[in-house]
Amino acid sequence: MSVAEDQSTGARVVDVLAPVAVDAPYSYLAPPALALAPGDSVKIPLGAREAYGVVWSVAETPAPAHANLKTVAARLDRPPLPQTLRDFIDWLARYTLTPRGMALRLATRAAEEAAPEALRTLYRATGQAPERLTPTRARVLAAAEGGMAFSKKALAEAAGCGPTVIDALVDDGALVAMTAPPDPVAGALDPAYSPPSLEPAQFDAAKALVSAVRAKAYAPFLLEGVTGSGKTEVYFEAIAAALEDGGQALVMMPEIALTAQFLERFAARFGEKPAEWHSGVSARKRARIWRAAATGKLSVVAGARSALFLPFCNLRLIVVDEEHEAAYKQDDGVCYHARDMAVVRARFEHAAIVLASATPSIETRVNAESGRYRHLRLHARAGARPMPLLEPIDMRREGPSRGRWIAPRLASAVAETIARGEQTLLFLNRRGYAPLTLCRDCGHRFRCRQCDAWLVEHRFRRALVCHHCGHVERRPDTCPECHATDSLAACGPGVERLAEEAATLFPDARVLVLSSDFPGGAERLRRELDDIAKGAFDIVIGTQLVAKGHNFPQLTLVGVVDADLGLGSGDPRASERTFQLLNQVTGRAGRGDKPGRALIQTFQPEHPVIAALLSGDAEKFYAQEIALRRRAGLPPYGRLAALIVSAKDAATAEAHARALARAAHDLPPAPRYRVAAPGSLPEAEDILLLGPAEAPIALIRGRFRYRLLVKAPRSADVQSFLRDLIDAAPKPRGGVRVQIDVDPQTFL
DNA sequence: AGCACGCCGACT
DNA sequence: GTCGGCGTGCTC
Repeated sequence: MSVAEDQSTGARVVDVLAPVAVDAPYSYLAPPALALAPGDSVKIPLGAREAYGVVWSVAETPAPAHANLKTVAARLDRPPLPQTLRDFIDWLARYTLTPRGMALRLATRAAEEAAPEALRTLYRATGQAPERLTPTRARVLAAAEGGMAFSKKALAEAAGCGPTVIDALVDDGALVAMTAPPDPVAGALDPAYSPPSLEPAQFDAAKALVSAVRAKAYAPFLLEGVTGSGKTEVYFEAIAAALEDGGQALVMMPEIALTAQFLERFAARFGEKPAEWHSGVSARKRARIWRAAATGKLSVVAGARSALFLPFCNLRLIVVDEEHEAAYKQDDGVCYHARDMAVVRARFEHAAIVLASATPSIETRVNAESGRYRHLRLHARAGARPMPLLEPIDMRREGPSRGRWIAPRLASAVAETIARGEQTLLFLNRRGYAPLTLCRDCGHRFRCRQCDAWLVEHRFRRALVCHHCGHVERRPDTCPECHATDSLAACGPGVERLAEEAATLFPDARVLVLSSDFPGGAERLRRELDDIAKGAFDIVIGTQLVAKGHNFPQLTLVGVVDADLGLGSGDPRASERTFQLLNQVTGRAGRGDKPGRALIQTFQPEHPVIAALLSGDAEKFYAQEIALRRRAGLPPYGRLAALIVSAKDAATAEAHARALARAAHDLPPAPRYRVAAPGSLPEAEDILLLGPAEAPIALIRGRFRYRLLVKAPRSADVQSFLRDLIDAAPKPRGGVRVQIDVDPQTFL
């Protein structure tokens, strides 16, 4: 074929990535008139349907005429996906062993529905009198007085009439319709609206962040400050710096923490609220935010982890608030840790990133100590508010009588607190009435049929509930094994049972129980939290739900009912989680400049985690935990990942999990891999695959999932091992899915 | 035979 | 992710 023929068609080959489960962009022909560039959104034929897609690359040379390719159907009116975001998507897909299309989907879900923004029609008075002037028409014209333009809805509401009256007045020439740009999706933010007065420590930290934002380069920070030390004001200054430069900022928070309180504080500082991004925001609104982020009409987004995939065109700062929170981990669909991916995104964007926490994760602390992150610290509470006083209650020596869980010393502290008109929080991280029910006659223990965990009694609902998979059954009156009556005994406490005990001990106190299965949903929960803040309750009994978010000004006493809970779970992060949680909970005690008090019930006050907590010395905890991790080769000194095998029934999932474990055994070169004994996480230089037998099974979204833990000294080993393993194992059948849960922070 | 359902592989 | 193809098994 001749060059002339080539040029006569002029079509280019473009590679388009579709947001579906494929890894490679597909090649299409594109007519030159479309003038496609990388990042453009297009409609493409894909199989039998039309699909959304994003141009990943455009060939330099014209397409050969014989190219057997389909043609791009249309170019969509969307702002382009920035190069930095496309690079980030490629990187994330590779890191999480996810098809690239699925990674793209995270960034384009909102865009697929983002039709071009319709212009609004506004109505303005012409000054011309209508032919007929009825009282209703007069009210409309009075409302439109002064030449301002109003929407049809606003005018009709102001005049107390229907929209047809407006139309009639337009026909009569008294009103004129005009088009106007759509409402901005968020208000304009003013960095100088209300600058705070910072304490010296805050000022120094803010100064470091501000100069990093100004430098327009990748700059990661750990902002570590005890509860109440004013971290938020500090990172607000960094946001202000981004705004002054006309740049954008993203504030990420764990889903539950995205509260009205934060939005109001933000508005008090910058004059308007930021754009909100989380699962509760409507598709329409999300589409508008997506577009506004890409065109620069939006400067700050506060959102949950999925906000990380917005197409910011000038991102200068990312803040990850409460960076240690496990809610940043996404473990269905594409598995990723949003905190870590935020660091990667910041690197691609040449932006500053601030990881903020009172109790940072071990990984982040290690990165700060090694100099990868700059470590900014706020040691004291702002306004010289004192830290709470922590006291242990040794349950071996001064525990309560059998069948009770509140020790005498805690009980008298509660009584004193009530007498002073102040509030107590009793913290127990266990929902329901009792974690185990057994038959006193035959010893039968109620277990979940689906996953073997103990069934938790929920007395209020008269049910036995599996907290692993959600299975619910009625609590019977007789033993299903030996049919004895009145033989079933509840063992151990849950928050419901604690409430029962509190009601006995303090009959006049107003008691509220809060847990995630609280009846009435999120709306009622928010009301109850407000009521607590107003002092409507004397004793609040709660699970970890009460550890975060809300501020309770009357709260002066915290009782940790079982500090040991969770320390013996075998989870490699149990110590870290417990320390963070108890720190957070006890930190809630205190009012004004009066120190709060926290009583901690424990059977093992000498346990390193409990001892470190009691000493109030977080450094001690980090030092010992980091040393332990280093010795055991655990993250961040080694890599932990998990293969998640899921299916619609437990047996199928387990069968494939076992098949994978067998395949790991036979994998050449065999000596590199070892299937470890269940229930252990031994030290080793080799790659280990921990068999499925001990892995908890959970039912999530109707699918049973098994986890196989993989441990290796280096990140690359895990990735190559997993690739080999998936190739070597029999292909999953029967609706089995295999996903990889990649563990954090070994990528830098 | 005719259809509902579930599994599986292809999609440029 | 979404679709069509095809096998299984059930009903008119």
